[in-house]
Amino acid sequence: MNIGEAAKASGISRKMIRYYEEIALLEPGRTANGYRVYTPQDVHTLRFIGAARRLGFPVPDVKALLALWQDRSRSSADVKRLTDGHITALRARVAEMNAMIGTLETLAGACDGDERPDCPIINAIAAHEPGSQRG
Amino acid sequence: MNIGEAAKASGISRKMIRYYEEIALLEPGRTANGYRVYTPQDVHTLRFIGAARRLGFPVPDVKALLALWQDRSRSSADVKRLTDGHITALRARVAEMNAMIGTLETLAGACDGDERPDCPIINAIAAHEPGSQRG
DNA sequence: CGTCAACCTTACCATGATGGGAGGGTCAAG
DNA sequence: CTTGACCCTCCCATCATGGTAAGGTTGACG
Repeated sequence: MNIGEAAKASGISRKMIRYYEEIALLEPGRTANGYRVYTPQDVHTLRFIGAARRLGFPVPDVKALLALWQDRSRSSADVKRLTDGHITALRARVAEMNAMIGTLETLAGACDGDERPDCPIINAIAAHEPGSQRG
Repeated sequence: MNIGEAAKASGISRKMIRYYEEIALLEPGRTANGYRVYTPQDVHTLRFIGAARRLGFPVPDVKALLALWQDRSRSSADVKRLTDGHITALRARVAEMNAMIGTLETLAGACDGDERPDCPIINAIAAHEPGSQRG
């Protein structure tokens, strides 16, 4: 099938399918006129990529996952290690954002939100407090 | 003072100071030879920008915050509205990531992580389960 | 005054993942 | 032979940040 059909079948945009090829996540065949041709197995690979991306794996991780998926002699330990690393990274980002949310909520809670200029939010930022309030 | 000194005084890199100028967050003066010159007030602005960025405000929001900060007739309601919008965006991203983490933890918990190839994580991704129903 | 280091300038490239568009080739149907 | 829906490659933009290259300025030291 052509790229358009593969895009519909996999839920991955034509643009991204070409990008994944560029970074060697898959290598579709070509017809004589240069058109990419995709097998059902290619579509399966594309769907695998989509699923991994929806779980937040960065593309290099997806590449590793793909290699593991296609390696019948893989160790589940390798998959788990990759996953645990990703979970750790995700938790770190969530923690960062939760810290921001906490500070922001406190500040917003103290702000009257009326027509007057006095604002603890602006004041805190101007005092350079956020980000150094822990220390 | 020159850009290097302003960078040290504000904690913002030279690169980013030039970038913030490019997107019109501040406009330093110039000496006859073309060197940028920064006043203590400019450094204050730079520190304000850094503080807002550390709270996760995207640069366009920082620009708005800066305008509000410099507007003595501002309404604190405007500041609060901006902040609330940012909190909402942050919470949405955290919720997304927490959903990923939840799925990932369940999968990783079911994976033996040994030398055998059987792996619920790979299986789930290959089944296109995560993130959406099967298709 | 010459030289060298440490500044400064602009301009371009790269990131990660994605989308948009231009300009041009191909194919199937009418 | 035309039309429209495909396909191709290449370039540009995002967002915030860092890097590098090539060149100008300054200040200190000899």
